[in-house]
Amino acid sequence: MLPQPMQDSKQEMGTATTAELPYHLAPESHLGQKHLPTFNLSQKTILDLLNTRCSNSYEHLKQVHALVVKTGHLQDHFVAGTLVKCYANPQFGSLDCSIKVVQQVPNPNVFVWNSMIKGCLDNEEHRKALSFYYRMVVLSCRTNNYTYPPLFKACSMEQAVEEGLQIHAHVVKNSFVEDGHVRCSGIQMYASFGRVEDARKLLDAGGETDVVCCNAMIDGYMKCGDVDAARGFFEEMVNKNIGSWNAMINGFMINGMIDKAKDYFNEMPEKDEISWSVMLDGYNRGGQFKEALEVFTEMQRENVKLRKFILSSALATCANLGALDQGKWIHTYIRRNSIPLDAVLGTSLLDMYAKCGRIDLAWDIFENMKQKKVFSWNAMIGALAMHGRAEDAFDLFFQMQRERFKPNDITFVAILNACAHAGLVDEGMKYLNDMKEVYGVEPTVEHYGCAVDILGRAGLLGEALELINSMPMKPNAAVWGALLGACRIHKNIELAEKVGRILLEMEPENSGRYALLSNIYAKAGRWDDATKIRMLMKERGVRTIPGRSMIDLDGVVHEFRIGEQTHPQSKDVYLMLGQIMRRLQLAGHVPNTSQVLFDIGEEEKQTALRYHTERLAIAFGLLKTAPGSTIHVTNNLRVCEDCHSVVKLISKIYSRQIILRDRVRYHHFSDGHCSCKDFW
DNA sequence: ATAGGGTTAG
Repeated sequence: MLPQPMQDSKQEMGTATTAELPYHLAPESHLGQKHLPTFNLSQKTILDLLNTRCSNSYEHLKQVHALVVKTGHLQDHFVAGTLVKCYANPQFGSLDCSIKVVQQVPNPNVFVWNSMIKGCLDNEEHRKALSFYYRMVVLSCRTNNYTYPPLFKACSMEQAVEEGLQIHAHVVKNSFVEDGHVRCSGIQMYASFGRVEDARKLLDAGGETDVVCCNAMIDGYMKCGDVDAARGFFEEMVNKNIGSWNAMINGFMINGMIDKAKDYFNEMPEKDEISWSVMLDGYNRGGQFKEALEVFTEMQRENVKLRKFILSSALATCANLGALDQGKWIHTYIRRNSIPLDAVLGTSLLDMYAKCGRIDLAWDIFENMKQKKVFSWNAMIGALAMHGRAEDAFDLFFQMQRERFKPNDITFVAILNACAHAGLVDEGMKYLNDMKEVYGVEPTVEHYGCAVDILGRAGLLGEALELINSMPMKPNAAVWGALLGACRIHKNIELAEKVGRILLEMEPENSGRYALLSNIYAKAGRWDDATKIRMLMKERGVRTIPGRSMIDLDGVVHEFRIGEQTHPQSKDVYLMLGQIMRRLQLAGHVPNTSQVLFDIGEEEKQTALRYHTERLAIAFGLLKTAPGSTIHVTNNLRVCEDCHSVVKLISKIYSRQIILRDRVRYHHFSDGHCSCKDFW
């Protein structure tokens, strides 16, 4: 239903009272002073001032507003509407002032109302947008085609189906369906409701076909998951433009059809910045980071302009690959081209350095960033947590508050992770409690998952279970997974069996759960049970995630996959690894094969080549880098105990610093020790 | 006259 008439306008308009308003908005300066002005200013001058000076400066805006009131121009609807628009600039956070202006304008016309509605939308006040429309209608102000796109958008955002249908009815009644913009936003709205058929009807109501509306229709089909309809529609389109192709490619990507996206990308007659960006982000989202990096490299060959969003995506790619050299190249590019390091780009950069193991450089970036946002602090705190530097993470957490940034839910995930990786039980429990009591941030299931992790790792399995049973929401698979991991560390078979059963029920398609449970049985010598789990997995047709390790040398990412010898120098690598293992044996290292033997899905592979890939990457690093230099390796799974002890020994015997990133944290190996203190 | 650089990305 459309909003009801407003009983109490103050309540509907927000909570601003007269006392809080800027001086010039106080009722004394109300218009109706027709004997003014004391001096004259043309409408054009005022509009010029509003449109230029006032777009960046709230101070100027207040001054011009005062001038408008003094000179009586507030009765000029054009001036009033523009004033409304200026106050609605989301940078200023002064939508209340826009509202106040509208209240002071006698008989606002369509332009004033439209500006007000659009302003609400820009400030994400969707309900207010709808209520102003309602008010406009009851005051019998005529609407026009500019009125409706923001309203459709508001209904999408609020998923307000009833209101959307009514607004659509008004549009039809007033014959605004002929306006492409109106139709386009309506199509988007219906698609957001999941009602593609209604979207299609609206499109067809438009008469002659408008490319932009058709592109919105493709997007609508894709967002509703109807790939075939999108494809059929696209094929029948006579006037395709780049946007049509881009909508298809993006649609394939969001529906997980990466190969199809690639086909269309290769086939399209002309590409623009968006085409490249869609491919890069699609690969990133699909976890195909090597392919993403290839796209980025090709963009450079094709001389596509590298804007900040592309660079930010490419930095995320590098972060995921551990591709430090590529990341550094981007950093240099940013500096050479004087691209401003805003909060988004700066945070991407620091995240890249942190995830490539260079927490020192990440720190440099963070300290020198001119513009920081909450997510910048979160990224830095999270980075310190991953590197096991809990104390530094806490320091930063307090510093952010001194600088008036309010910690949010993500901040607390980072803080709890810091506690988990450093084994700080009391601190962790205190933060879990304080986040609600002191900071007013409601803990989510993710926070409880971290807390279970903290307790479980410390061996407090009973407490962890108690927390799961007493948490205010239903535990998800991640929560049980944390407990199962703890069962492995502390060898609690009975609990592991119970938790494992719950998990295999909740996530029958997650291979990691089977692997973990099977390994727990194997380690306890219960081979039959371990085998049973593996059989169960096979029966259910669950596919494993193959282990992969990557090492970045001179800007080239080398990848090693489990059981494969696809790397061109793989022969040398295996020879080198054989040498290494012999040297370790001489140094007294006895391999522990329990986990290696029972890595699920690998037993079909050639048995002689079953080294975990982190060892292959490290062997390659030893082969290819100068003595004494640091080796950075990235792995997509968690490092096993045996590899962990092997890498410790390698760091000692070969006198190398090795920084190994696994799926959730970093291990800095040096002189036979690891920064995680064998706690991970 | 005035207001949407409509669609596809971040």
